[in-house]
Amino acid sequence: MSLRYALLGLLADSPASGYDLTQRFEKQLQMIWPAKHPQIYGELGKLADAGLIAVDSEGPRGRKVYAITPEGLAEVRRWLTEEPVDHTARLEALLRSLFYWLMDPEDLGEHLASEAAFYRAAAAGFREYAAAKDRGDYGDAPSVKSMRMTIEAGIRLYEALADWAEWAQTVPPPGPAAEGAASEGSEAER
Amino acid sequence: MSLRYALLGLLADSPASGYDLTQRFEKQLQMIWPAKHPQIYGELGKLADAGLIAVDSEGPRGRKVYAITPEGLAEVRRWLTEEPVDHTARLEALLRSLFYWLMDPEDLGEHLASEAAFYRAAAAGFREYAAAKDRGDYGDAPSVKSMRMTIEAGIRLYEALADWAEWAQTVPPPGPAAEGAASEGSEAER
DNA sequence: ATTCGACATGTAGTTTTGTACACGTCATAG
DNA sequence: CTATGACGTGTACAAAACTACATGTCGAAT
Repeated sequence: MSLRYALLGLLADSPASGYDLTQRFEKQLQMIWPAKHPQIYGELGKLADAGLIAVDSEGPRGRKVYAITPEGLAEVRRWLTEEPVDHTARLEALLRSLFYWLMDPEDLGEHLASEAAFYRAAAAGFREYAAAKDRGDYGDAPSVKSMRMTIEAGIRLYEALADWAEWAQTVPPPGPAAEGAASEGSEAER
Repeated sequence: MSLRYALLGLLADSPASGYDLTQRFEKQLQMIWPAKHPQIYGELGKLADAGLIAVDSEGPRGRKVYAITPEGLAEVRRWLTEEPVDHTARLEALLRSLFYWLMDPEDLGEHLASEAAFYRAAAAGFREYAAAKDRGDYGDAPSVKSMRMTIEAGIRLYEALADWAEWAQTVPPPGPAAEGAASEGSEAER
């Protein structure tokens, strides 16, 4: 359901085509809310049917630029203030960490190092983006300020994860060598 | 696809029924990988058909306790070492933050305060859990040590988010009152 | 005795998300 | 002039995930 509001929110800033929006999802949003073009085009159609957005102009290759309607703007605002935040996250990386005990300590060490590097690099990317915004490269429209906040969250989140992955590497592996598997002589070995 | 491995990983630790697993997802995993019972029962069926798990024993109310097979154990391990980590996250809270500029500054202040409180409380919950583990309340099996690492990630993640929400409250709202809406005189107002 | 709540598993139907396929346009570099 | 790559929109199909419904058992308290 959130894609609907994501689209509405983006269109509240400025009109855009399905293609434009797809680019934004790929380049800027994939870290917090991934979406592929078939879903985007589909949702734009529904939004238009519902009168929350409307075709603003048509361009060259069948390009259709959508603009938000007053009803659509009211609807995003309603969402922002009235709908409770869904706090469920889906983090495969953390799910995996539950099962680290099944890994060979050496493999785990490598894994954690590459995870740390990944998160650190992601944080650096966000940081750069933030610096550009702070330099004023993108102007100082309200929507730019909001994005700066989102980026700040990204920086903090990925730094936290990087710190965690580094900390995890310092946790000593099981002392008596890398023993077998699921709880010694378990049901799996029958 | 990850649910499959989540189940396999949990069963690698100890045999369990669909009901048991559902409880674990509700109580411990909903923050990092939510799953409801229909999905779990369905996946258990497929896993059993594939020979990765097997019914270990049957209990009172049609209860079926599954245990992982050697093939299943090999499969989780393969996943852990060979499959690349999917780093995409889906965080509605951050998606919303992109659109904060559409909110009334007062509503936003309230929102951020409640977000901060939520994250702080979540972090505290994880911290408590971690303390219990460190006290040895859950023994010191390898799987418990892994879970301790996951919890550590939870603590760091939610503290980071709480810090962010507090920081965001200090960012000054647009100076010249709370003006209109989408970029002055925008397309939406036509 | 009976009722209530936890235990326990499943199906049906829908929504959401993703992959693959399919088609056509415009600009530009060779 | 023609091939390539970015532009641009869409459909078909499959997989994943959620809601609601359906059914029945067992233990404990009233």
